[in-house]
Amino acid sequence: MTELPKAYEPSFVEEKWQTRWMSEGCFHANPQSPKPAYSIVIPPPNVTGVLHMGHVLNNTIQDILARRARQEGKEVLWLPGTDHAGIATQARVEKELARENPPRTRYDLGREAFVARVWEWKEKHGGIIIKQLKKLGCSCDWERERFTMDDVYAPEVARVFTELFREGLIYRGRRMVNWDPVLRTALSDEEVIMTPTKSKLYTIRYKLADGSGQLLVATTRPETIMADVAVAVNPKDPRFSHLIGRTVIRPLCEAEIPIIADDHVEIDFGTGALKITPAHDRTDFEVGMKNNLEIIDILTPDGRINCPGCPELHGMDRFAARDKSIELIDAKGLLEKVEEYENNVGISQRSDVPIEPRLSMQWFLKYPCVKEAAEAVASGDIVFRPAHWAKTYAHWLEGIQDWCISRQLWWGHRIPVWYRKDKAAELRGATKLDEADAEAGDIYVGVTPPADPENWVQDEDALDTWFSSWLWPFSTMDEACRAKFYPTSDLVTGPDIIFFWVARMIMAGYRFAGGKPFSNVFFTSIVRDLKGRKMSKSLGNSPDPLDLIAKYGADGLRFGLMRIAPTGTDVKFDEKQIEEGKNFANKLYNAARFRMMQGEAVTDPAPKFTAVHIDILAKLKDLHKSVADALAKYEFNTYTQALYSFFWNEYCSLFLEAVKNDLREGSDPAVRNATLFTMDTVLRHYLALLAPIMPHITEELWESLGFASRHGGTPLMTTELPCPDALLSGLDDSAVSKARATASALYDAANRARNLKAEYNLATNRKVRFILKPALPVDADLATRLALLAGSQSVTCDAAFDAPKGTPTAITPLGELFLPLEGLVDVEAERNRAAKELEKISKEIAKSQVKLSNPAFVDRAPAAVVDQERSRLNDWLTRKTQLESMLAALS
RNA sequence: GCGAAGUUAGCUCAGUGGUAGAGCACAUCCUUCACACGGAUGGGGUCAUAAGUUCGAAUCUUAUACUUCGUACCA
Repeated sequence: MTELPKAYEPSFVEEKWQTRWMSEGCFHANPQSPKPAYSIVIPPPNVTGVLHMGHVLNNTIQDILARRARQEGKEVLWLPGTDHAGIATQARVEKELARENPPRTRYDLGREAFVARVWEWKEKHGGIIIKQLKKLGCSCDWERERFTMDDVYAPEVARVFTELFREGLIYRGRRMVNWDPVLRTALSDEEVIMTPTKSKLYTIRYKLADGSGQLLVATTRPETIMADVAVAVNPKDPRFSHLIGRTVIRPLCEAEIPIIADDHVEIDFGTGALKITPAHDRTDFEVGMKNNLEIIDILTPDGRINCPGCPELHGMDRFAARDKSIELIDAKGLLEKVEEYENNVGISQRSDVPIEPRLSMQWFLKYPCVKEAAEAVASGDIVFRPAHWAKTYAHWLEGIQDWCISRQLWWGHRIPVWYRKDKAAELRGATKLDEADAEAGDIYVGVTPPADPENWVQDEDALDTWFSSWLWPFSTMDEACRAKFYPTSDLVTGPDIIFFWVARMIMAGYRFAGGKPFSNVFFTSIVRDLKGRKMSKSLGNSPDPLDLIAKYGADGLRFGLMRIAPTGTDVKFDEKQIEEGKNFANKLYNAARFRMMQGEAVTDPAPKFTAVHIDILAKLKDLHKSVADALAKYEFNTYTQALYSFFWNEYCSLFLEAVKNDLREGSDPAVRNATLFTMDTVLRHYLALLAPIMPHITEELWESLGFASRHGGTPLMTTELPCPDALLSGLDDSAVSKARATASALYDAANRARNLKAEYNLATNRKVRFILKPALPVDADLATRLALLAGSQSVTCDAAFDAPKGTPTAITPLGELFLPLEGLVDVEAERNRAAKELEKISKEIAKSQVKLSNPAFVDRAPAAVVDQERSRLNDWLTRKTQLESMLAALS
């Protein structure tokens, strides 16, 4: 036993327990269980993903909740899985193809072969993140792992599409969408990030067609001039009212275009005249529709100019064309001026390039159950934590727009719509398709292909990935599971996907699963680096959690991260904090090792509990409560901090130091028994309280301390939480508080004794003798413990002690403590020291006296506060007298 | 523009009206038989700024500054 290594080595232990938990089915949820249900669905990570700090934070929290729920006697389902992540996964495989020799594109392979290739890639590399989650110790029911495109899940997506289509909520239409020219697909509004960008504002002269003058127009996008179909001015703008209805010459790809009036134009901005380009700008499109203007599209799907009428620009990339078009205009003498300008540009979240507003045929969804979703959060039926996210959520729902759900991708759920072969071309070009066309027999919408597939062609597009993930809380469950575990209890996720995922799941829950998908949503902090930047691969500021696990252990990583994870704000990641987690694991291991060295506890003779024993058991009971409170409020850092300070400060630094003598040879066997018994009790309860956050080491120590065998050999993770009520059951409250007061006085006195030693520059290991003039009854046991804690040879109680002149003294709750130091005290230095302290203390006394002589304070402040102030003043006055007599003796 | 969150020790963060806290870092001391991934002691904060409410404000109110996030947009 004593040959256990001095330092805790996590890697072996962690792997051992992960294997054992799984082989014993500890994570498996039983829908038939009579126990109350607790359930959580994992936010499915991208199947292409690798674990990052955000995942660690997120999943550690979920694991704490799940493990604690098991200890509380609940049947727990933590349902894992991965997301097919359409764009990310497709891009990954396309990149692989591009690296081949010769390089290939998906078009070279064709749709079927390409999709097969992605599946192949997924089988080979897709499981990485799942393996990583297992290394972190996540107690998911791995037998129920789902994938958003597996055989069970995919038909659900098609079924939901079909149902919403029949209901008229899904339609195909020609609309302005966000177009990503690199990925060549439409994106939803949520996938576009408006980014302030430095650009240039060009002012260009548009000549009046009749040659009578010119109109100045300001634009940031001169490359789209060829698609201008009008110039608009505000109808209330007196500068231009005479021009309305006349025409100007479009400066590139010259043609006559009208000057129109539209109140969308701001009089004060730019020149007050706005070029109207309906094909390439959202608001221009609306102005165009209102005024029945033509739509001229001069961009290709990959963002190049498509305008044979302007050969200098035709075929050119959109950004190159911007510069070139200005050159052309300048050459024509039509460039008035160029200004530096900062505007907001929509950037694709996926490919990081500016998106193009583009008119195209896409599938849209009018969201179902918006009202129910808004109401659920507003009424508190679904609770958001931190609460302020409810406002963001409500705001989004108020301004909600139809969701563009089609993507021009191959990897994903293909849209379950088929067109009649003989009318396919016509149908695809139609500006609107809905349930009426299905009824007419022109299109077929269903979960399975039509019975006569040779007569139909399927829609080419795939669905937005989120259109499958929004079904995650229920489509992952079979009927039995749903009956037991839906709605789920908690959802733990990042606030960055509140719209993408959380809001949509709530709507889907009401529409398809008969009610809310979860009762609580906990939004985690976003993990940033020390400079406050988001962690990302490109910045290289994102540590690999597996490296951290190798260095500090999964338990250390979990504990360290939870200790700094605040609620409601971002967390700045500092590896030092993770090191703390590891150090803590080591401390725990050594405290357990210390216990193991002492051998079995015996109950004969009956244990003799002293104040320090009762004190630590009472603190343990308090810890039960603070842990329960913190978890009930989802305050994970409070939870972690309470566990940390109890163990390190209260148990190790105070209690263990105070009882060490009890374990040495020649000690009273009854006291020794009390100490061993107390250590066992504390460790047994404490390991259980700590287990949710540090599951591996607690499980290991639970076994090696022999607690497992006492519980029928079951692992800690499936053992119910020990009941705090059993602690101190034989004692009444007043006996407990008396013991606590004594222990607290002892620890306080020990501190002051150590202070004295340090003040007189006595080395820590120097054995000194203290003399105590007791103010309370101090028995031999207490005096011995004080001596031990103070690092001294002895503390002698002597009520009649007459201190020699200048003896260093401290006032403690147990009485006056003297440190006789014959020949060691420098009288001069001692006088200076005392004078300095006297000065300091006099200031405090003056302050306190002013406060206490203020009638407003004495009358209005609570009595306890006033009493406290008075007793503080008394202590100072006593010390003052002492110092004064010391000074008198020294001079 | 609008909205939200934040600003406390060198660093990372606690602290919701009653003597400013923890861990790390720093300084000095200690390898004493659980732990040097440890122990002991110490230095270090006008709690962003300003005004107000109060006997008393890090805490409540208002304004300002800065940081981060969300959202809306004017070419």
